[in-house]
Amino acid sequence: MDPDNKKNMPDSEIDQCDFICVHESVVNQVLKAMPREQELLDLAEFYKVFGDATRVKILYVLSQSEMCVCDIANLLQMGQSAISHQLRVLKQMRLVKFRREGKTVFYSLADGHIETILAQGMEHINE
Amino acid sequence: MDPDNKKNMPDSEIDQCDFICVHESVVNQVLKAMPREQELLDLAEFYKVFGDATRVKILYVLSQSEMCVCDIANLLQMGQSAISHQLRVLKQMRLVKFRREGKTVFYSLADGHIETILAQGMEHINE
DNA sequence: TAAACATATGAACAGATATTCATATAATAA
DNA sequence: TTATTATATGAATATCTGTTCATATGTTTA
Repeated sequence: MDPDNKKNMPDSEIDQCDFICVHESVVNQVLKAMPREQELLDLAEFYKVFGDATRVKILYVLSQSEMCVCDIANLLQMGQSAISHQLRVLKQMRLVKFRREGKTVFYSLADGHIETILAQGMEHINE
Repeated sequence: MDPDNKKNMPDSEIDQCDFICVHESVVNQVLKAMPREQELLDLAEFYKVFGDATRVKILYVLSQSEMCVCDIANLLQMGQSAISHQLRVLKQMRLVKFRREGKTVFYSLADGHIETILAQGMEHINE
């Protein structure tokens, strides 16, 4: 039976590409080894946080020292509100933690792992 | 002289947060250690590519086997055009390479480094 | 040559996202 | 208490981004 002949295939297997060019054995093998859908969605969400210049800069400055919102805003020359919104994103993804001291809130990296990830990315773009 | 008194500061140092809460010594120190602006922009662009579920899935399937566009489309149950567009993004960021064999174009990961990055991300979201 | 096929690509559209503005909340000082 | 200050947040807006659709390109086969 010719796997490249769609006339012989049940409707359920007809799809986007009309299955004409599909290399079945490879596809089936890879399908089995794929992580769960949710895991892949989470992974993309995770990297999406790093995929913004403002957030990357925040992570970088926090990798050097804990810092309050206003310090970060001044360092990056951006509005306090913008920074605060982004810190919320970073907080939700558990990339930063914070402590309150009077009126001031000090943010810092949640763990050292994050610097490793930044370094790994830097390594790749400088190759 | 009180660094927190903006009345004594030149206009050039007045900014978003009115410099009232800035911890100068920390800020200045961090400023020196910051990577160049362009490097940070590039880093964000790099991670942005990983920050999309479709692209992450493509990278994952390619980590298992080289594959043609149509195979990928079928595996992910998406249109050929969508996959082709995303492969272009991955190609531009040098995350995938390709070879032509007749009408078919086979894509594969540009280097092993990419699997490391995916694994690192997976590690972090499963902690 | 013409037909079939795999892939690429431009345009359009819908949905997501980052910043700004105005304002709310929380803590301190007067 | 009121005023001041640091931060947080909802709404609005402008921009960006991913998919679809239609079609173009490049290759093979008849």
